Amino acid sequence: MTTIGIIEDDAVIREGLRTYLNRLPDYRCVVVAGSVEHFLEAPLTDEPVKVLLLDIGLPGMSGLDGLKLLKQHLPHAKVIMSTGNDESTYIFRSFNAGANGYLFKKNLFAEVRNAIESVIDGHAYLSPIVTRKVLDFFNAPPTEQIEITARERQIVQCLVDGLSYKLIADRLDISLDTVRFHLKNLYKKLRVNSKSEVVSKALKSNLVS
Amino acid sequence: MTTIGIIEDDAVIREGLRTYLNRLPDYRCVVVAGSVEHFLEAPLTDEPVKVLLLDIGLPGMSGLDGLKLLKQHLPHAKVIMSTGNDESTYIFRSFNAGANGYLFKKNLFAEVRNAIESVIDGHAYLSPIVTRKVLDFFNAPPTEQIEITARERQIVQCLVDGLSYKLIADRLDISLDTVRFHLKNLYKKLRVNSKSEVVSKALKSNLVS
DNA sequence: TGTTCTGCTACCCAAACATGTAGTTGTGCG
DNA sequence: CGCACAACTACATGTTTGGGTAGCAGAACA
Repeated sequence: MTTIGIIEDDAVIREGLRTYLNRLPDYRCVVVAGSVEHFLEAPLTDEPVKVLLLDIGLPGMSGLDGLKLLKQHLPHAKVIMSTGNDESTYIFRSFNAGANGYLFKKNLFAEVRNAIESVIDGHAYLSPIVTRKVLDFFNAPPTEQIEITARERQIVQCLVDGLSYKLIADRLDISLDTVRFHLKNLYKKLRVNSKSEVVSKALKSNLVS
Repeated sequence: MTTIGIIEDDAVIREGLRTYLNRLPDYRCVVVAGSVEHFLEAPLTDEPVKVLLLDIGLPGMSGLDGLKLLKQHLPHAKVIMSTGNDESTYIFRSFNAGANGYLFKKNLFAEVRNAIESVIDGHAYLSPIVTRKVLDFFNAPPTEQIEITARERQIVQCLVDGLSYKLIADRLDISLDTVRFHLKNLYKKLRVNSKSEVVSKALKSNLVS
């Protein structure tokens, strides 16, 4: 028996999901709430929630903020986020907070069963649109082509690691002035004029990790 | 008609794929090669390849290196990478290079059709294990919780934007000393001691964008 | 009503940095 | 060979920064 929890403020969707899932064999919705707060107040059932469907746009505490809290109460539950919004920021923050899946409401009923089965199996489930976003995240930078030499890349990496000129000189076993020299060149190439800007630009452009 | 290209050095898998796909209605393998080099030498067909199945572990040029090259020759083709290896580094580098999907060989025949249909529809397709890796990537950093005030976040954003103390003071309309004051607090919270490290840490921790 | 916290201002000093100019190697290329 | 170029060294100057200490005002909270 797969026990489901639902937190969703839209009553139509909430009850629709409950009805739909309860009709499936081996599925039971054991806790259904309109907000994170209500969910946490709900009396504990004998059956712990195995899969939690969590809306992001909720009254009171957002699903995103609630996720970490809920994870503490239900450490073994898999959590599938749902939202009508496709803003990447929500997606990545959900992953960061430990979500196991991500669905869009427009595909909710079509995909929810697959999603539940995936996360129960220990996999993750992402709506195709989300997968697209994730790939875009990696692929995204229509990066202004910046050509830097291997040596310069080393220098940049040192900066990103937070080293001072002196420490860079030590690590790369070159003189302080040489470090300065490379930095000067980097500043020209990146069209910046401070260490911090190099770090910022390098990280944003995936020049280094 | 969905035209397929296959680059795969293992003859058994290669021919198995070709046979399997050619038997499906509306699918035709128009170019099949054992390496990137051979693929590029193959005579052009009337039908451009719409979907390319690209092995990563190839003799000669690796699929990873070949991907960018192939994208130039087949700018409109969708590329699905396949590998027996689940090293995350390959996965993310594939995405970076513009792959549209990622399959494991152990699931190749079970998933290849779904994968092709997904990428044709403009979606992405990831093997469940890959999705897991991707989520882990975001979730991984058991992120040391860093609490900074709204004001401090503004300061950090300014640093990331490459401003000097003086310019930060101007932008936020506070005194130079106040900027210094906030920076000192940030250094303590982030346990660093330079502007660059703040920028680096902030970007890596998604404190700001 | 007093404590605590955030945000703010101020001053000082040594270290680190930004920027210029000027020159020496060693490698690869036509 | 001679040139270009990456990598490197050196010196000089003024600016920015990191780190310390010290104090004030308003909001929040008990």
